[in-house]
Amino acid sequence: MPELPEVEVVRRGLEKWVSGRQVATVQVLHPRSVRRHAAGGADFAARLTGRSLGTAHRRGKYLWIPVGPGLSLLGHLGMSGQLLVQPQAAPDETHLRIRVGFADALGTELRFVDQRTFGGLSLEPAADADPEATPLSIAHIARDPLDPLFDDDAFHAALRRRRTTVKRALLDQTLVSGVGNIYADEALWRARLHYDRPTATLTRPQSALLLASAREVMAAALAQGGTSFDSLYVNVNGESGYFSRELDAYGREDEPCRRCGTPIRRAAWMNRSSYFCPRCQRPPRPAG
DNA sequence: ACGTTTTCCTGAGCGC
DNA sequence: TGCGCTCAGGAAAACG
Repeated sequence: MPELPEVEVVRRGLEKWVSGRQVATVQVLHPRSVRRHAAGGADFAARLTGRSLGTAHRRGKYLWIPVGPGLSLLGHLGMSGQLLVQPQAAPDETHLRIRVGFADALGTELRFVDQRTFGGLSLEPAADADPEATPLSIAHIARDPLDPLFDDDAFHAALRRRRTTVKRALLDQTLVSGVGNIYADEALWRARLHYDRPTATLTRPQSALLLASAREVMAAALAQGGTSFDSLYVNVNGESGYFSRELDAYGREDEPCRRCGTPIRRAAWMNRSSYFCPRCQRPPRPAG
């Protein structure tokens, strides 16, 4: 389940292995993987062919590579997407969706592999003439906590204004990007906040602690090459990260809290799960 | 206008 | 052995 640290690992891999190369061939093997490209798979392939790939960028969980004036190749890994740099001779992966071949003699190609097809690639116009500009279609995605331009004060003000709960807010990519279910639970555990805490009641120190916690856990995961529970998240070389062994809350149902020893609990939450320590993270008092 | 719910997808794991 | 069920969840669309 790629979140910010995992996507950043992939961005670095793209930067190293495909930036600067010229696209020679594009094969779209599954239409759903280009569904964000409104003009369709054939148009996607035709317009990407011949382009030179620029510097790899990331905002939250989105990746993009400028491919010309005002145009970028945008990608999202969704739940199970992988961007792999493979030898051309390597056998096709079962869920290979898009193949990009290059005009050089390096012998490798870029592959988008995605079991559940929640992710995808598309070509998107940029917000302005700046070749590095953010694609228009992700202009609504907030900066992420590791972005130097992230505005902590504005984040706190937005939390106070919203009538929602803190985990919903963490997962709302228009408030803060890059945080998914894993790092939301980890940040809340570190900040000792219950997932159902109304954001309007958060004090400034609490929202500051929450942000600091998110930054710490994501930076630590990045240093380990990302989190992986299975083979679904890998870097561009197909390798998994090692952070999962250091998670404090996510996936640790019935295991002792590393702070107080109380068994971690799993609660059904929005058709998914929230992991928390019932002692360190007390539920808010019911309203009314 | 804003907050909430639904929707998309496939494979692993499990009980029977 | 195989069937049906549940679970994993990002983010946009649909809904209220």
